[in-house]
Amino acid sequence: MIVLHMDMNAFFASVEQRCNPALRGKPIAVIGSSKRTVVTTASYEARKFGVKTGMNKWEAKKKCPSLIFVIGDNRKYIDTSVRVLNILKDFSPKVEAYSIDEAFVDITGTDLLFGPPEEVARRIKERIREDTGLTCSIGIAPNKLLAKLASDMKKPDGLVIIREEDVSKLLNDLPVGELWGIGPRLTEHLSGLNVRTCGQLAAFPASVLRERFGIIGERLKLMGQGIYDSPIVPIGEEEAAKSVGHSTTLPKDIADKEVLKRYLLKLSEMVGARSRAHGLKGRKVSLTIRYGDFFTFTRQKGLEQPTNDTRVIYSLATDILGSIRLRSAVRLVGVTISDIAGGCRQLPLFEGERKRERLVNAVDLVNRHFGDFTLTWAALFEDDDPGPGVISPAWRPEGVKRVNVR
DNA sequence: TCTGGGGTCCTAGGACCC
DNA sequence: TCTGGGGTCCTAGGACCC
Repeated sequence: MIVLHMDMNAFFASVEQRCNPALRGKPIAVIGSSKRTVVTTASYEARKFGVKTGMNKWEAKKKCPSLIFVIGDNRKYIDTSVRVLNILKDFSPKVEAYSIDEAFVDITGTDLLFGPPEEVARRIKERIREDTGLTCSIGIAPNKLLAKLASDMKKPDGLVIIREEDVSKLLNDLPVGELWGIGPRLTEHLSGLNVRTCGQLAAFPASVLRERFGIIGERLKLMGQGIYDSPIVPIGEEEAAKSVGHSTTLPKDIADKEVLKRYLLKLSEMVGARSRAHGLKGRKVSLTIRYGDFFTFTRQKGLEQPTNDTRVIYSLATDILGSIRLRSAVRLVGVTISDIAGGCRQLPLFEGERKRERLVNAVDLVNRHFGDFTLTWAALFEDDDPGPGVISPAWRPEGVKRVNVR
């Protein structure tokens, strides 16, 4: 198998710089519109100063006093993402939309049409640059793990190929935390076992890994060897979502349950509307609470019949809230439905409304893992002070209607 | 004017059953 | 006057990802 991984460079920031020439070459940070927002993407100019994703505005400005904040516009990113995916589809039918700015492409056997892998990559980069004005990094390797590693090795505008015969040499001294799926906690635990590089991981006794890390442990050793067999899931063949949720960080911490309920109503409606649009119903409703000190927990309640009815979701969410003795003011609330009825996905609402249908598909497409662009949804109810009974639609899709998904 | 939002998968521990 | 012991279902939390 030959896997190509494409990663758009500083995606949101680059889109903004392309749209507004005044921002080009400048340190910018794309943020949300809500009060307690963070940096979603920093331009390369801003990264030089140490501005990173996840920083709050205050912190970012301290790192880079000349930093320009730009409130993100998700329609632009979705539109651009769909265009990039369509380019990739010209090179292979097997394109996995991993996130809004990343995709895997199975280019096994495409050499007769497009030449060797590096030629395919070169042509893809050229097409993306022509069509969107943006650069991306591409990695090519025998599997998704290594392709992702390769695309990470040169940014921006990189092209790295990892060949089968170079794998062990490349991985030998690579820190385990560089691998996709090995985060800070696993890195720490492995370090406790004196395992710091992929080479050490590859040589470590499988039985110990299995004992210490469970099912993950079995895969770890293989990952250290560069072995990884998870398949590319082409667009349209993804499984239905297993949960649908929305959460929001409140403009300020709130202890009053009646005020919190108004947020729950909006969140419930957002969850309900989106579930209905996708034809999904869940048998469980969970409430997430985060206190001012960031202690976060969830409580859930089950249902006899799966639902996507706003009133039912809201009713359960408030029941749960009623059963909690709040120890301090709340920073974040969230509502999620899960245990989604498998196999009996209904036809979506809005059937017959072709545009709407296409839109939902388009969003689904790039939204496989949902992700960053829900900032807009949160922003929608940020601006109007939550009044009782005011239900706003989860999303108004004006402007994306012309997106053509092949 | 400190720290967003949306997902997936795995596991520990308790309830309950035979 | 201690102790079974599987199996399943459920809840909550944690690690990881973009």
